[in-house]
Amino acid sequence: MSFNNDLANLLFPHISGTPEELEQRYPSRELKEGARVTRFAPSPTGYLHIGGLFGALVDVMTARASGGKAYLRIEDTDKKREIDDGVSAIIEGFDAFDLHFDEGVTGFGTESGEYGPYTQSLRKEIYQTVAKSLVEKGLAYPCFCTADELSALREQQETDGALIRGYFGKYARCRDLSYDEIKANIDAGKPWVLRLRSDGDENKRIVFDDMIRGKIEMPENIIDEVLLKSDGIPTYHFAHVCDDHLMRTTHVIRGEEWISSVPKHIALFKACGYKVPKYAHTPQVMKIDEETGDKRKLSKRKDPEAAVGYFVEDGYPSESVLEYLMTLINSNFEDWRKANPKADIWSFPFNLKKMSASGCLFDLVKLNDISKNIICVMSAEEVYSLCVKWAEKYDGQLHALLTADEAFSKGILNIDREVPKPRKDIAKWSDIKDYISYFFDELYVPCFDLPERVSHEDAAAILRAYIEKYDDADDKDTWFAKIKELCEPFGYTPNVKEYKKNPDAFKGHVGDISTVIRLAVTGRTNTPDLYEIMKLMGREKVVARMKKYTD
RNA sequence: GGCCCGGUGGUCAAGCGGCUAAGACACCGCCCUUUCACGGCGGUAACACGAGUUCGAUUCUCGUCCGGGUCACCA
Repeated sequence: MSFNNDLANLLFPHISGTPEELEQRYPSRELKEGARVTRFAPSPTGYLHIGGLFGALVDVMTARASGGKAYLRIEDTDKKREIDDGVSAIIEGFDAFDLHFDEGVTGFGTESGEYGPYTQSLRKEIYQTVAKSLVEKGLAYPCFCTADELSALREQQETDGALIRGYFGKYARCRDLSYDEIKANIDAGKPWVLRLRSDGDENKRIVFDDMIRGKIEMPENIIDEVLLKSDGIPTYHFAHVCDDHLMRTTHVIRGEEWISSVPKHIALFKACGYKVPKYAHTPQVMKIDEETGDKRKLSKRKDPEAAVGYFVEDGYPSESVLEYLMTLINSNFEDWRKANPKADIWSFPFNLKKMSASGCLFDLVKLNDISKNIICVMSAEEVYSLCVKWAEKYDGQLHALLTADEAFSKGILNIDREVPKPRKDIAKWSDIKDYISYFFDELYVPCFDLPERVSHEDAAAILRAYIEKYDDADDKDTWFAKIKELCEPFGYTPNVKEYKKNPDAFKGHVGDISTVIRLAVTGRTNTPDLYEIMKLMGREKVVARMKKYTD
């Protein structure tokens, strides 16, 4: 008994707090029955990953749908991998998608909430308080093994053919050091880590219920896992247990790469006397590798679209990305959206159990489709302001074009918009430059690829005749009537049905005539309503463009 | 290698012992249409494989194969 206490004081002379005090400082949350508390806990090692957004969405959705709380915790216990503005990168990533947590870290050095600090490097004393109590209970001990000794041990296990690898049993050389040996090591200034004194039995199995995968059964943990590194900072495992208990997390939602350490975590929760939270291990977001054709995890290094910034740079509206992610996250989201086209995404009745357990491919084509659907119901005003905001940062030329004549730009964006069946040409703001380019002489590119049924001579003649007739004051019916009048003199028919019935009797139909005009005016065969386009451009520009073809 | 997770059309996916195996995206065709779109209608296309349990397996069990994860003083 006194061995444990003496050891605890030797190891943690400066720690005077107790776990009981921590319990009082971080009391149970007063939330309604069934409310779930979740957390997103990234390491500040780089930009926000699309998988991170995915996970955070699950966290926030889970909390919202249950009337609970989702918080953001920064896991900065590895200073080697940390980058300087890591926290800002994460916060900015979430801001770009309007994803907000109820509490936790809100920026570099700022946070809100009653369960902080929410940055692990600021919680050293908390971890050590718990650690000390573990030593007092004989459940943890210092280990003085060096990195070399540890790798020698690994090699030994390799040659032994040991089925279980790690620091345990007979391999755990520091497990039963005497007080005097430990004291001598410490006095000698030898670095040490704190290890769990595992009481696990390799022949026993533990079962836990994963919210997404159901029952998972695994061998009990027997490894004397490192709790505190030699700098006194906890490992992920120990920090997870202390933090999620003290922050009163009810549901630990994290990537599936953590499944295999659950036995370790359960052992730790029990050692600390804490209730084990519910676990939900999410599937990974994958992609098809262009070189091998195989499905693989999206990689931060190899895939630009792994970074959340890729989507903001490309100009996807934030809700498009969120909406797409939701289709991956919850199988019935699309049905819900169909039934509730205007509902706020956060009112979706999210259910963890409806989540697929298998990894999914990120499908840009589908994202585009969803995004087009979202943008096509926006007002011209909205599209304009969102696009201008985007262009200001990412496309100076587009920005200049758009803002030079605001009314003109909005007019362009309003064609075939705010109507019952709007066009779906735009998936992202970066599409807009091309979409509007022909309105501007500096971007307009003439195209002389005439429709198959129209010869160059005919095209020139048609346009010459049309220039004579064209009056920009015409209403749409008159405008179209004039195009139809052009048909017969040139051997075309104004009636498409007639043409289809008897294609040999005509050179073509009114569609061909329209195409010639469209091509001359815009340089392309695919545009929104031509009447509106010509009206916006004005007679002068329209005629000038057509004249390029009449020579 | 040990342990673990996953495997329904090209993609995302419903399904939870009995169905002609939903739906969405993509693709193809038709219709609508002055073009392109939009929209409508229709089509191609799937339960990895092998045993078992069962009257009956996509659904349950086992094995095989394939993909993934994990075995650090990284998270």
